[in-house]
Amino acid sequence: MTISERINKIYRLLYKRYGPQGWWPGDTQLEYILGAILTQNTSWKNVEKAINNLKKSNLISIDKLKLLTTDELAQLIRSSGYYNQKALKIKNFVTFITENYNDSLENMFDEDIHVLRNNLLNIKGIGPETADCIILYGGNKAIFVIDTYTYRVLSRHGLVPEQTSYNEMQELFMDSLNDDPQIFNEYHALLVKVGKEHCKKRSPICAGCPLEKDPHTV
DNA sequence: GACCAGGCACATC
DNA sequence: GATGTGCATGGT
Repeated sequence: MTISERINKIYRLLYKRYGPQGWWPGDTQLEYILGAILTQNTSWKNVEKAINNLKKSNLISIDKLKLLTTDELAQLIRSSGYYNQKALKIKNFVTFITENYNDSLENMFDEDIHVLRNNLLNIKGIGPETADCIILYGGNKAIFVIDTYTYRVLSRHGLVPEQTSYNEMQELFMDSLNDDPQIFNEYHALLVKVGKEHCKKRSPICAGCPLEKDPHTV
């Protein structure tokens, strides 16, 4: 079986086992984007509280976020951890969209996907995973998101060497799968799901993992 | 109390 | 280019 066939087979196994994951949680494009920043190295539970705080005060809008000071924003998102840094990151994003896209998410997502990705990566605080989450979940455009679970699950099952780079990993998925944002969305979510259940940091043993049996044939 | 969570920037070698 | 560190709350 080729590596691409294995990538496709793993998707089918995970989908069969876990079903649709309903990602990305949220109601609006801007909410997805804020979630993408807030969830950096942070559990979604802690992010939800921060987003709910913003929602309660009706602040999920570019205009409202512009009016907040960084310190005010930081206090509202406290529960998500790294709150001073994340407040700056959100402010940086708001400045970015004001200066480049006239405050319009629609304008931003009309941009060529590769140009947009590069532009996002130039914002201080937006790295490859966050940029790709913004494009995939916020813009519903076909780019594959790699995260810590993707590395762990694939390397532990012997599909890639541990030192594989983000871009290499992303190419592997994108070369193997149909160019479909819905599949990319679901696959990323499924990898997080199986990672949380069976591929934790401290437990190299994959008991009960749907990919457990004969890892070299999955 | 230690460890971990849907990363990233920056310093140093 | 690899490796180490700060950022920080909340759950197990």
